[in-house]
Amino acid sequence: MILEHQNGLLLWRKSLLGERIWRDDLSYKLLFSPNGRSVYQFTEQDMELTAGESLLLNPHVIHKQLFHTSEKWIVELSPAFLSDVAREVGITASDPFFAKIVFKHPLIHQWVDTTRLYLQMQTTETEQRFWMENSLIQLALLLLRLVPGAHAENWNIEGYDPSIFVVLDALKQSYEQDWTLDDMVALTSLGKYQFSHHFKKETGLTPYSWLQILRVVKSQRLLQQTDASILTIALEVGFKNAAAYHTVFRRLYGQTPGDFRKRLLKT
DNA sequence: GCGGCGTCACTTTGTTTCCT
DNA sequence: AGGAAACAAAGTGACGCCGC
Repeated sequence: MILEHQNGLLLWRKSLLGERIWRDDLSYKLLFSPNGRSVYQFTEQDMELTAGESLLLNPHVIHKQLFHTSEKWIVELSPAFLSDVAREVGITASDPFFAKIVFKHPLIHQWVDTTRLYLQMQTTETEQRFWMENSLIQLALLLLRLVPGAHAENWNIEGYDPSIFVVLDALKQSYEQDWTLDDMVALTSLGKYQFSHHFKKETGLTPYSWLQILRVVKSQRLLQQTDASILTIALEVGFKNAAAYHTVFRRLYGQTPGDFRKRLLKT
C-alpha cells in the first residue's frame, strides 16, 4: 500500500523482495521493521533492523535494501515539511540532521500500529488524506523529540521502561562523567547481563553507545556556539581524547566534528 | 616551527553468544 | 539467571598533514 501526500509518502508492504537499485532520496526516510528483519546496504557498511527497530535517514543518504523477512514500513517526509514543523514548535532553528543509528522507541511502534489499524478500515480517499496530513505531523514531532542523536536540548527519554528510564535520566544529567557498565547497573535492581540485554531490547542500543550518542549530541551545541577547540569540546562532554570523539562522531554523522562545524558556519 | 585536526595500530573494556 | 569465552567497539599514544 502506498499513500502519497505533499508532505511525504507512506509505504507499507508485505512482499519479501529486496531491491537491486541504489536510492538517493530527496526526503527524510524512516525505515521500520515491525516484526521481521531487514538489511540495508550503505556505501560504508550494512545495517540490520530486527523486530521493532527503526532507522531514520537524512536526505541524500545513498542506500539499497538487500532484503526483509516480513512486513516493512517506509515513511518519507519532505525536508521542507520537517524543517517547518521543527521551526514552528521551536525544536530546532536549523534543518534537522539525524544520526545514522538503529533504535527503538515504544511511541514510534505505537504510531505504526495505530496507522496500520486505521488503514485497514474502509475509508474514503478524503478521510485518508486527512489522516495522512495529521499522521505525518504526529510522526514528525515524535521523530524530532525522540530519535536518539537528533537534537541536543530537546531529546526526550520518557516512554521507556522505568528500570531503563532511571539510567537514561542519570546519563542525561551527568554524561560528562566516567561511566562504566557497573555504575549503570547499580542504579537498577537488575544483574549486569540482564541489564545489558534489557537495555538493548528496550532502546535498540547498548548502554555505552547510548552514552556516546548523548555526548556527541551535547557536543554539537558547543561546536555551534563556541570557538573552543575540538579537543576541548571532546574532553568537556566526557571523551578521554579527541581520537575517540572523532571516531564516534564520524560513525554517527558520516563527518568529522570539524566538518560539522564548517557546515554550520556556512548555513 | 607550532598548534589543531584527523588517522592508525595497539590495548583495554564492553557486548554478545553459548553453555550450564 | 548467570558465568566464560569470543567478538566488537572504544580508548590511547604516536604521528602525519595543513594552515598560519
